[in-house]
Amino acid sequence: MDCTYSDYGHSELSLPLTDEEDSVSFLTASPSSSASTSGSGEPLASPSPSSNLGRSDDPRGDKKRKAKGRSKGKPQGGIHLVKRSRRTKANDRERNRMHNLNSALDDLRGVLPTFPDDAKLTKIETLRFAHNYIWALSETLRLADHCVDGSRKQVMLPGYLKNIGPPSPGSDEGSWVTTPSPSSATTCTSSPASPSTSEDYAYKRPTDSIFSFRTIQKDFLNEVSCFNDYH
DNA sequence: TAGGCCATCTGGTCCT
DNA sequence: AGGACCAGATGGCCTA
Repeated sequence: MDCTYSDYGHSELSLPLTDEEDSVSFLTASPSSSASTSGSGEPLASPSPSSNLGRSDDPRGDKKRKAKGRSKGKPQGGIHLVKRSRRTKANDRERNRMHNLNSALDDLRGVLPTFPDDAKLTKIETLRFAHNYIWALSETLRLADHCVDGSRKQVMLPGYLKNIGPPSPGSDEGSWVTTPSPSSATTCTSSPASPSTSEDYAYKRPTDSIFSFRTIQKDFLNEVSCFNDYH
């Protein structure tokens, strides 16, 4: 609209800061980030109470974030305090919304089987991994269904499916790369994120592990087999 | 240093 | 009218 704030990342900041802007969090920075500003010397305000910058749970280290708004190049002018206040509140809501989204992503990371020393999954990795993981579990159940005499009520779920958690390091020798063909998956093939080639089944960290659910599937089938032998 | 990932700001759009 | 959602823009941090 007509109220565009200058690009905080540039020195062309011409908008006089109001008291509100001085104290409210549309500019944010951690206390130690002042030495790493862009050099524009723009004023930095403290994060709002809802802000979560410099979180200690950031595995990439205590990244010092300094929020930088964008400019659409619209003409700058005086900003009405009402609009300024509205914008600030909207920013807080948006920040909170994104924090909730990230929290949900963290919850999702928590139920995905990864090695403890693995680097934290990125957002896109988390989503793709979860997608593949669900597919693998579904496939495991489907195969188990075929192996148990059609009698599902007798199937005893193994512990790793009752309580999903990271497998012990070194216990997994398989690879998603060799998982069954996509044609056996009935629900994931239409999604853009669905694996479309055998290689897409692999969850690969850039530098380290490939985690496989083949072992889980194999163990599961072994248990089913033992169960049938026993009875 | 380039590229990836991320947090934040921002304006537009849709919904209640 | 105000909030939720979205996508674009921007710049910081980190790694190869």
